[in-house]
Amino acid sequence: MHPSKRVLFLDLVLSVFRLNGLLIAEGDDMTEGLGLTHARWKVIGAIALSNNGLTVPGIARVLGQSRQAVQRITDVMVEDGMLEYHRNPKHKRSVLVLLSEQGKEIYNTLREVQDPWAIDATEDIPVEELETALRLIRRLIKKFN
Amino acid sequence: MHPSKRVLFLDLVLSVFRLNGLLIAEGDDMTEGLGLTHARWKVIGAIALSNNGLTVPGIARVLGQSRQAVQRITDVMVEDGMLEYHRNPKHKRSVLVLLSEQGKEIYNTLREVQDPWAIDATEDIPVEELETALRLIRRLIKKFN
DNA sequence: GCTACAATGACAACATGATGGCAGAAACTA
DNA sequence: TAGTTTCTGCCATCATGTTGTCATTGTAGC
Repeated sequence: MHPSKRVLFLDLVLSVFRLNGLLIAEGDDMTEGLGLTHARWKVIGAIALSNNGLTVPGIARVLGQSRQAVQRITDVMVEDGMLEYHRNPKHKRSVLVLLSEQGKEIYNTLREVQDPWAIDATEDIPVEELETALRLIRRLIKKFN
Repeated sequence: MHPSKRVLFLDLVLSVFRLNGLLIAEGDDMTEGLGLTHARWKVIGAIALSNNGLTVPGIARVLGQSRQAVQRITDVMVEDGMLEYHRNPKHKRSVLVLLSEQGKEIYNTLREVQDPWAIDATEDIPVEELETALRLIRRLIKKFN
């Protein structure tokens, strides 16, 4: 094995930790005026990306978190009027979580801030590099899943 | 702008979140028998990489966390005998955090588990891809720092 | 249909993290 | 040197996440 490969990989791991924290901070800055936190815009994003709504455990699976953590967040967000629980025709107990009207507005506003941010962040980065990095990260995700 | 670039980048961001969580889980599994948690092995790693010890706020800066969070962890780890506080010749109040004998043993054991893990994880990944990904991630870190 | 197993909701205990405020020490500047 | 600013330790509060447990509901296999 290439002697520096191990170090390279550990460096990558530490960098992922660091970038993760910075991305959360970026997201929090971006959504400051929307009454969102990173825990919340992750949930909003997950629901928005699904067409028919998701159950709480479904969101948890998408985000790779425990269903209990997601449940607590969605409960509060329903109280705050961003989300709505709807009957799930496929399951008596497990309700569907959907964006309320207010939640949709928030998501649209989120997009308006997020898009320029994404453009700005990748301005000087070639598409090929993004693809390579994404491919590698996905590979690691699959490996550890 | 390439129309898919924005999506590509957002996908990358979500994947970083996911990988971050998986890496922490991996680390926790690895260190289960050592009485460590991810908060703790991050601190141990940071101290081990520094030659002369670090102050609490110094560790926080390396890890990109709040000094309060680090302080709490180190306090408990000192109680548990993994770390020691030492007089700091350069600062009257801000003590140096060093690995105790037990802490060094733990770090060595950690390395024994971590190295094979790193080798296994990168087995079928070319060095060039690791380098590209690391370079991109570092670039983003610098951008958001 | 029954039964065994899995999924879900609800609750609790705990670990970790951020943030804000305060007082004292250190560093910097004029 | 004196005054200002920054750094640090310490405290509290809150948000978030994991893990464990239990009862209930769904699902699959017989």
